[in-house]
Amino acid sequence: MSSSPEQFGARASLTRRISDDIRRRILNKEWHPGEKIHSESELASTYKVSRVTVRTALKTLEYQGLVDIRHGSGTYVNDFGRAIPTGLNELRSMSETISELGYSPGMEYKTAVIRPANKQEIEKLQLDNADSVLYLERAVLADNKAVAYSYDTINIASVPPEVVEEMKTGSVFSSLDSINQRPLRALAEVHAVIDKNIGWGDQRPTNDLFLLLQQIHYAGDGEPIMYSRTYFMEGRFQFLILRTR
Amino acid sequence: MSSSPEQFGARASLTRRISDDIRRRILNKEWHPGEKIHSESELASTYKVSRVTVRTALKTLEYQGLVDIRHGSGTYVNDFGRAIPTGLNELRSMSETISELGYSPGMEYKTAVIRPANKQEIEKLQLDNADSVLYLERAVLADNKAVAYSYDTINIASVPPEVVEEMKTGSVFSSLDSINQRPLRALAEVHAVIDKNIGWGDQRPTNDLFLLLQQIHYAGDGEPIMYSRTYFMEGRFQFLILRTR
DNA sequence: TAGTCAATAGTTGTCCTACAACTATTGGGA
DNA sequence: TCCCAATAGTTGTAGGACAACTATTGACTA
Repeated sequence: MSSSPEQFGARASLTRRISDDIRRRILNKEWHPGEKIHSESELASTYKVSRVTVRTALKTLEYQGLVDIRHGSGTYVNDFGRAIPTGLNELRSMSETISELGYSPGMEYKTAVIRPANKQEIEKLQLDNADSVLYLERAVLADNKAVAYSYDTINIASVPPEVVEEMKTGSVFSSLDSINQRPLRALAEVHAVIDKNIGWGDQRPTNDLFLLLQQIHYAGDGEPIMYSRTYFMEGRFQFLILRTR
Repeated sequence: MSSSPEQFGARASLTRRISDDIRRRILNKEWHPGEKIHSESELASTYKVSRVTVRTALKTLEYQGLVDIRHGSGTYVNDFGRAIPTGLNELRSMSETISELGYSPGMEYKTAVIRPANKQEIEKLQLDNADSVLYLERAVLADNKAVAYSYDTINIASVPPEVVEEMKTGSVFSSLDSINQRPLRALAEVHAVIDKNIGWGDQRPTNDLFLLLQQIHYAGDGEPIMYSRTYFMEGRFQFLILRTR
């Protein structure tokens, strides 16, 4: 079951695997919006797990907005269609997000250097004074068209040199993943900006208007591992947030 | 326990009440960031509920990013400090959000009319052709300073006339709450815009730059009940998104 | 015939007990 | 001093039971 983005090399928790699978079935339209899905007991017996596990999995999906659990009645598929899986609440790499949207992702590297951290980076990443960081400037491509410019700073204090090299050309997320440092949470700040100094190339918008997503990524142990500013060109990318409760 | 925003008139579920209370204790710094909170069994016995209930409550807090549950080890308070409760993921009215940020909220009404829905509103709110809606244009104030301009359209098909009148001057959210139609989910789209026609008064930004939050609010039964566009003046409001998993 | 409402079956919410899986600490031995 | 097995504490999953709630059914009433 599932070729979905799994935790890391091997096995996620049972609950996680089941929630991933039910999610997949919903997105595959096995049940349509508004429809009632199988009962918890039914799911428990088909997956051969306890009802507790199914419940926890469903709670996850409820929190993600995919389903609505109604006491005494059942669990119903929500009505947001394809909007959810492209939402900003779920932490994925830009490439992952773009490919889920149906485009072919790409990155164009402008800068990839190891250099001492500057003041802002020291603060955001809680670094010691003279630590070195990996600094990247890239254009984010969807179907070979630039949709955003990304300026990323990665804390490489506990990253082996060969993995750092890998990050200079490949996916930062999967490199971090390979050393069990995948970001599990990010705190993002959103701004509208007009800035003549952002971006490059002939696809850059002439009105200098961008939507800035400024993020700090945290690893499982709570350590900040990446500080990134992504400048989206207005209109080339749909920015969705699911708000709940 | 809790004077926190409760469901509606009466009682929420046991799990909800307990998650609200633990949340309150965390925000009150009963445990500090990084610290381990009481074990599930311990919490269960102090609240006099089963461990299952406590677990479910803690899971909620984990989804919200407040705590980190580690298998075999314990549950730890996360490090995001005051950022979380002001996040965009949680659905509250602007007034609620502003007052949680420590400012005194306010609204300045420019328009409050009942009129036929236009094409866009019919689409967004899934209305019938000739339905009437309540349309509001308001400035959102924090400490008497305008931070955003809000253009809201409310589906009043199933709202009693006296409640509609109430909405023309008071909080839309609490009016909807009083008739058990509080929005439980919203799908928000974010844009950076430059627009000379947005806003009014002498506090309006001279560069015409706004961060637009365009939302559709859904009631518990999945019906869209409000379509709102809120134009934030860049720099006057911090826009936070918590991304997880 | 239409409407009311009690009975009922189905579903989620909570409880209890037990054990598996994992983590962090401790202390003995090399 | 280092290694590592034992151990106590904690979260994850299991299974069975009942409470609380919802939606439907069907008998009864007007």
